[in-house]
Amino acid sequence: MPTSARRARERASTRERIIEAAVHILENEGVTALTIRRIATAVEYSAPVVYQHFANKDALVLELVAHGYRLMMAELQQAAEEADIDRRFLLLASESVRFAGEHPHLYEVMNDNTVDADERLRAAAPMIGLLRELLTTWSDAHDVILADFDEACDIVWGTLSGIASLGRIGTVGNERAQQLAQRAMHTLLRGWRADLPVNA
Amino acid sequence: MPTSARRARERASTRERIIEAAVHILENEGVTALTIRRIATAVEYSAPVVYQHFANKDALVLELVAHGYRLMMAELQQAAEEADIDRRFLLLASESVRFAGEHPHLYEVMNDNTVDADERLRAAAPMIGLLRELLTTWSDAHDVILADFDEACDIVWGTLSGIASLGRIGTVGNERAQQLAQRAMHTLLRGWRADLPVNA
DNA sequence: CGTAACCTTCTAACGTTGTTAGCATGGCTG
DNA sequence: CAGCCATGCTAACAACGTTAGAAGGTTACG
Repeated sequence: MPTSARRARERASTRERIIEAAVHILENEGVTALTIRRIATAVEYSAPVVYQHFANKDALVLELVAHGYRLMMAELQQAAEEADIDRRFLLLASESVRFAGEHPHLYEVMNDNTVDADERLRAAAPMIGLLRELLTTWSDAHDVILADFDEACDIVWGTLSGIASLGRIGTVGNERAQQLAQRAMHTLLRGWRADLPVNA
Repeated sequence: MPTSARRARERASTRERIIEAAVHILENEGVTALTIRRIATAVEYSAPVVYQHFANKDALVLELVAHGYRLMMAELQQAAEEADIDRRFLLLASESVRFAGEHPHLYEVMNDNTVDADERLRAAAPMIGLLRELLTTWSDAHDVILADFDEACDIVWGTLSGIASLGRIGTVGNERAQQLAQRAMHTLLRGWRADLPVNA
C-alpha cells in the first residue's frame, strides 16, 4: 500500500512548507508578524493544522533557530575556504556579523531566550565547532599554546555574538560592526600571541 | 493653591510605584509575567490607570531599561573605586557580567529589541561613558595610543555584552562568564599594548 | 459494493494579552 | 452651594496561542 508512504511524504512536505513560510514571514515582516494564524494562512491552511506538525509555537521557533544556523553555516562556507588562517579568521568574523545584519529578525530569534538554552546550544554546535577548528589551526600555525582552549573559544564566541548584536539593532552600522569584529579578533589574537611564554 | 502641587506629587508617586512594582515583578517572575494587569494589581489599581502614566507598555518598559542601567551603575560603583587602573578594568568587566547574572530578566529587557535603539542607547550612555573613561585612563597610564578610540570602546562594549549574554542564559555558568570577561579584557588590552608603534 | 474506521481539516471557542471607550464619583474651584 | 475636572472603574475590542468537536473525504475490510 503506497498510500501510507505518500501520506507520510505529504506530511513531511507540509511540515517543510510551514517552516519555509515561517522563515519567510520572519525575515520579511519581523518577529511580531510571526503568528500561527499568519503562518497557516501563508500555507493556505487553518491555524490548528500547524499543531499537527509542531507541539506548540516554541517547537516551531526552535526549527527556525536550527534553520538559521544552517543558513549561517552555508553563507560562511565561502569564507571558510580562504587558505590563509589569519585572513580566514578575520573574514569569518566579519562575515558572521554580516549575516546578523542581513538577517536581523532571524538572528534575533536565534539569540532569543524563549527557546531552551540547551536546544539553542545544540543548534549552534556547528558554528562553535567551526570556531574551535579555527582556533586550533591558528594556534598550531603560530606555535601559540593557549592556556585554556575552551576559554578562548567561549571568548571568541561571546565577542562575536556581542558585536553582531551591536550591528543587528543599529547601535552601529553593520559595515562598521563588521570592521569591529575584524579588529576585535585581530586584537584578541595578538593578545594571545603576546602570551607566548618563551619567544619574543 | 497647594492642592495642585499635592496632586502632581501624588501622580508622580503612583508613577514611581508602578515602576517599582514592574521591576519587582520582572525580576522575580520573569518577562512573561510582566503584564499590565499584573502590574496594576500589584499597585492596587485597575489596568487602565497605568495608561494615565505611560503611553503604552513600551514606554513603561523603557523606564525599566533606564532603571536597569541606573541600578547597574550603582552596583558598579564600588568596583569603580579600585585605584589601580588595570585591576579596575578587569573588576568592572567581571562585575558587569555578574550584574547580568544576578538580574537576568532585567538584563534581558535591557538588551531587548522591543525598545527603540536610540532610547536604549541613551539609557546606556552612563555605562558607555564609564567605559570611555576606563579606556582613556588605561591608555594614558600605559602610553598606548589607540589607533581608533571609539572603535576600541565599541569593541569593549560589544565584548562585554556578548559574554554577559552567555552568562545570563546559562550557556556557561555565571562565575565562569565573569572569568571569561576578565580574560577577554586582559587579552584585548594586551593586544592593544602589543600595537605600540615604537617601544617594546 | 458497502460499511466502518480513520485521518485530515475546519469552525468555534476559551483564556489572556494590550488598549480604548464610557461612565461614575468625589474633591477642588468659582 | 453649584459646577467641573481629574480619577478610577467596568466593559469591551482585536489579536494572540491553543484546544475541542464536528464534518468530510479516504482507506481497509467483510
